[in-house]
Amino acid sequence: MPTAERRTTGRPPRISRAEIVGTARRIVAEQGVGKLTMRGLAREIGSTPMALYHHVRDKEELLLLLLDDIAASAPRPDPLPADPRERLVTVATAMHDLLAGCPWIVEVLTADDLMAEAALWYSEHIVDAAVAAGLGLEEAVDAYRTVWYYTAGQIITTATSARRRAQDERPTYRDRVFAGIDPAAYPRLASVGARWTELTARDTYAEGLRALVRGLLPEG
Amino acid sequence: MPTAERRTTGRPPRISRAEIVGTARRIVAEQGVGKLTMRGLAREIGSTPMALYHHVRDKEELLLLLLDDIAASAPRPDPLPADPRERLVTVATAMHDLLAGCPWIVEVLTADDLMAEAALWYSEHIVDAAVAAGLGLEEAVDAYRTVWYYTAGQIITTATSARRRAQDERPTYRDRVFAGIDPAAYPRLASVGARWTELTARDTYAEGLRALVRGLLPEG
DNA sequence: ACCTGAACACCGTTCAAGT
DNA sequence: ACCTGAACACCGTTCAAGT
Repeated sequence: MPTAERRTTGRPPRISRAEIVGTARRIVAEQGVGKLTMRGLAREIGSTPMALYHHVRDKEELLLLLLDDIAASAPRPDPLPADPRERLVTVATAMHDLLAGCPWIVEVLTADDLMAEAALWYSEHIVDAAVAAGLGLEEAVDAYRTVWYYTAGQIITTATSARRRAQDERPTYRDRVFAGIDPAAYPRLASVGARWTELTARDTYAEGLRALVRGLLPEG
Repeated sequence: MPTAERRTTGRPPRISRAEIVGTARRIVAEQGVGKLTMRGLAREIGSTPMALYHHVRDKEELLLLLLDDIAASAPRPDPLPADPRERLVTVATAMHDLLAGCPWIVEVLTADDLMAEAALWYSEHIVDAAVAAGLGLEEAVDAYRTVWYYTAGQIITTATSARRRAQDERPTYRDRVFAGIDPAAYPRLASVGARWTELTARDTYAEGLRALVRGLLPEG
């Protein structure tokens, strides 16, 4: 790895990978991923867009480095509960909390199942808890994926909802649709009516997770 | 609604909302949402970008119209199973299949919980099945959301994975991370090893959904 | 080895004007 | 009422050159 070696020739670097990642992290925290552009980042650092490409392959690699940085600095529950079901719930909740603070990670990196090095901790302990609860290794991997899907979907849905609620004054498309529901065609939705928005604004991650664990792991 | 009225004055329209949505749908089907641009769409129709803005407020509204169009033309399982659990599984699977064909919908519209008019059918029947299985109305809405999170997460994760597998030759970041796992730190993941990629490539939506239903709905 | 300026090939959207 | 051309304010990335 060249960045770890001591360079003996050539021009001394003016900016570093660490500085790039650190500044990117600050921008994302302050203004959201949408505002993270190579041009803006370079401006912030006091350099040019092209200088960045000398330290980072492309924007995607930068986001991956960012994920690793964030996951590495996130607090991890310790000690973990001895009971496997409780352990799974605790670790999944920690993963959820980490992601809730930076939902863009899910949008950007779903393909890698949160597989940055620093994020392996979560996968390891969820798979381990599933095995401890009596599942085979392959079943445990499937259980992990199910928990991941649920978590990713929750993060992405509530993040987008919150963003819209915050910036948009006009009623959402959903509100308009709900206002015009035909009770004959959709009786259940009509009976929920205006309460839908209020009901779906609550955070029910924990309850859903427990239901998932009940269905996924054999009875203790 | 102005589009339904018969116009008696002014210049006759050369392009229509229906033509815009239809062409957009074809572009998305053939080349993916990433290739759907207002400029490209106008070119395809043989018009100018600005003509589109006369029929559609902005790109987001266009995507919403597209979702409605697609949901309206999707096949719906009929008749539905009488057993509530089976009914929930059947409807959720139909929703999943619809989305699997156009994963961009999830990425774009998660905030509205698939709340286009034509998509209400799925919500209605999932909530109804949950009530029929013994849940209260509010609990049933929560159950619907849990199923939605799981479904959205599955679609988004596998869609992105598939896209990368298709276009990218070099090993994924995940593969590189897995190759360097420390068995002392992460014994479970190390013992899964190279099988991870193979295991996570399988479609386990159905199994996960059944586990979710087991945990969500009271025993029959 | 590291950084720069200029350019390429794009975006969504607004403005002012034409028919 | 509907459409147009030109422009604004951006993107990520490549290329060729400078130090």
